[in-house]
Amino acid sequence: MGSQNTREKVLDTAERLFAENGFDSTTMRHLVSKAGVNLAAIHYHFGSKQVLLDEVILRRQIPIDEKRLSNLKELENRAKNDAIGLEALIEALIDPLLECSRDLPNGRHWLVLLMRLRMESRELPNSGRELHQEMFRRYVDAFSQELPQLPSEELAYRVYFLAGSVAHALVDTKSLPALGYGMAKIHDNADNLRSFLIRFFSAALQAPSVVDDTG
Amino acid sequence: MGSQNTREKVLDTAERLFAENGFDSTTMRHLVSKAGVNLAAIHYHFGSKQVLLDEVILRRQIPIDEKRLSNLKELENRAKNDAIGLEALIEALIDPLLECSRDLPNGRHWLVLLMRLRMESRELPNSGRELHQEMFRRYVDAFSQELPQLPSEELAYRVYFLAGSVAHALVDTKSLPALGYGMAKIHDNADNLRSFLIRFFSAALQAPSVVDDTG
DNA sequence: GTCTATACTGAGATAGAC
DNA sequence: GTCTATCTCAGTATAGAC
Repeated sequence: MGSQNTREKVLDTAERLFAENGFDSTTMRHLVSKAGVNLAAIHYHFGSKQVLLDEVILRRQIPIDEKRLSNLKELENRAKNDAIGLEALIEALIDPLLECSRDLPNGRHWLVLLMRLRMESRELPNSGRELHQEMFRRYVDAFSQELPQLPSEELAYRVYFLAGSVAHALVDTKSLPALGYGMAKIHDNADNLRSFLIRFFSAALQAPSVVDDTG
Repeated sequence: MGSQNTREKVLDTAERLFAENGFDSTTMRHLVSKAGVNLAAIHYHFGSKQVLLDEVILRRQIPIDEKRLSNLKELENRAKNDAIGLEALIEALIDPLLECSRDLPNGRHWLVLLMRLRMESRELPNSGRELHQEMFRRYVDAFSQELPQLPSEELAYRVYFLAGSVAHALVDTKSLPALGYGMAKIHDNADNLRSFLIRFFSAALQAPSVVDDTG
């Protein structure tokens, strides 16, 4: 009973500190002092700092990928044999990410941490990889129903690029003010940002292929 | 004469170490040992670790923004009163970034460092801000000649989003293999990637506005 | 099974001798 | 300067209390 509590406290605190100060710069001792738990309790629950990081990542990555999959299945069930529509597919893919970013403060910490790790080219935990690949493959298949003229390799790259760009923009906070341009109306309003992303990428996905005429 | 040499050695080494290990995790002592210079020499040339970071960033950011500006001016001179064209504008904006990323290993180190700092929401040096804003404003103006139907606030956000997404994709190396999809043909070939980005964002920029009907 | 107190080991900083 | 002894602090490990 105390176990669940300690585990969660450690995960929440690690999520925040890893995001704020980075993985390497966060010491286990600082972590336990903030979480109010014993140093050895972390080792008992997670075994190592690396495993703790993996669990912090997976705790939200798995539900996000599962939500993306269930969103897609719901669209497929509703559409029967009709087309799902590009915009609905984009929504299904990015909404879990947008919700995570709005889930303050912890969801946002997680996203910041994820993007920091990505820019550091760190390996993400293997345990989430199979689900992530499955999710991705299904979306590429669904998108290719809407855009049959695109080679699947290029379509896959477009879907990857879309998801990565959204995550990047959600975490990037300093570039916009530095540009000295009023853009808050779009970026800081969740509904506007969502609408923007859907329209922007709906148009982008329909761009003519580049692989066709080079391969 | 040794002065210039030491300065450049320190900047090159800092660029690499900051990118590989992060700014906080890179100790001045590690830096001087790798650069083969004296600890006091860094203090003499830069004054502080923070100023050193600023100079590492500015050393490439300023030439990149200047190149973007000169690219744009060349396009404007050639076009006279004709339209420049969306694709040409996108090329002018992103080519300096693509070239930087291909300038191995140091240009790539710089880009990795820049994106790490961005995900950490760190302030970038003020000295480059004016040029950066000027460059951005001119591009927004040029794009708005091609897309007069878009409100300038939203157009600005699209241009910001474009540049950020490109930089993100250039630095992100682990996500693609993790997806287990063959996408190397696009991502790993500089010409294909460039063509992809130009077409993808040319279509995206032409998407219908989202601000019009919400404001 | 959960958690605490404490110890171990190695990398890196520090500081004094020369 | 540079060498070397020492110190600090990191992640990790173990023994035993509840």
